Amino acid sequence: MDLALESAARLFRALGDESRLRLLEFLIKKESNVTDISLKMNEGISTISQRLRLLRSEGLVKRRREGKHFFYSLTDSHIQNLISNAIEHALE
Amino acid sequence: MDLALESAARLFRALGDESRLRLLEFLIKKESNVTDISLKMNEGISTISQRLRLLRSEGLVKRRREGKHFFYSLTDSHIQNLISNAIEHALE
DNA sequence: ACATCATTTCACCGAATGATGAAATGAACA
DNA sequence: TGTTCATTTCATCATTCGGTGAAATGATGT
Repeated sequence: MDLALESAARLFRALGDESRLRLLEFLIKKESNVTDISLKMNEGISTISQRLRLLRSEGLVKRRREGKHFFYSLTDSHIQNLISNAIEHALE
Repeated sequence: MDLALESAARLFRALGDESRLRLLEFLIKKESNVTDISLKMNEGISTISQRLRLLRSEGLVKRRREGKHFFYSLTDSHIQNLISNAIEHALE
C-alpha cells in the first residue's frame, strides 16, 4: 500500500527533529500546557505552539482543555516505543 | 543523553521521506546494485546514489563490492521493525 | 596505457521547513 | 460587555533538503 508508506514517511518526518523529540520526551514525563513548556524549555510560546501543532497533526500528541489552558500529552505509548527503538538503533 | 536524541532525530529524518522508504522496501526484498535499482524504480542513477548515500550515512543500509558493482542491502532487521511499527501506527 | 562501465561527487536550483513576532481568537470572569 | 490571559494563526525570513546533469573516480579488461 502506497498510502501507508506516505503516512509512515510523514510520521518519521515529524519525529525527525531534535527539538520535537525533546518536546515529546518532556511530555512523556508530564502532561503540560504551552506556557509551562515554553518556560521550562526556554523557548518562545509560539515556537512551542507550532511544534505541538505539527506533532498533533501527525497524531503523536493530543490535548485537552481545562479553562484557559490546553494540556498536551502523548496519544499513546506506541510512540514511546518508536522513540526508544530509534535511540537504541542510533546508539549502535 | 542529548547525543542519543540527536542521532535518533537524524535516523528519523533519514526515514522521513517516501522515496527513501520505497527504496528500503525494495532492498528488503532483494540486495541490488545502483543501476538495477534505478532501472526498476524508474529513477535517475545519481538520484538513487544520493538516496543510498544518505541511508548509508545513517547506518540503515550497507554495501558490498563485487567487481564493478556495489550491492546494497539493509544493515539489519531492526530497521524493518521500525518501519513496520511506523506503518502500523500510521494506519490508525 | 587506454577505453569502458558503474558509481560517486559536485554545484546548482527550487521547494519545503522551522523560528519568530505581531495580530487574531476565544474562554473566563469582573 | 469589556478585559485579561493562554494559545493559535499568519506572514516572513533564513536554512535545509532533494533532484539533477555534468564531471570525477576507480575498478576492469584489452
